[in-house]
Amino acid sequence: MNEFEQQIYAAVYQIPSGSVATYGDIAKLAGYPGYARHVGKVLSSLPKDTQLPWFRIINSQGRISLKGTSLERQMARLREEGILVEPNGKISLKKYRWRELIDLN
DNA sequence: AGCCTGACTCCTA
DNA sequence: CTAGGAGCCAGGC
Repeated sequence: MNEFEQQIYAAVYQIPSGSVATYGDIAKLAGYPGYARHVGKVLSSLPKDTQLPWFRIINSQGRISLKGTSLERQMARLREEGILVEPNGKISLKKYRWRELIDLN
């Protein structure tokens, strides 16, 4: 496990329940601005039983980047936290985007 | 080196 | 709001 992954995990772990963050937010918070695509790469290789709130990560357009059953699973997890997710996977960044720690930097 | 790929992002139409 | 296209960066061939 390299330094990059460590930082990504640490950042994702901080996202509070009930809110979401974009790939770019996580990359930036982890100290690797511009590495949004790599955040997705790391998350795609997480073990199925991970404790990390990977489902709280969505793209900059406020939509879930997964498809098929994976998309269904992520929508379910988010709704369990009270987040409103439209049938097409759209989420209101305006309402749920995690800002707290990001603004502190 | 060159080309392709991807849980991305930004800008333009 | 959707569709392209360029820019992005590391990895695999």
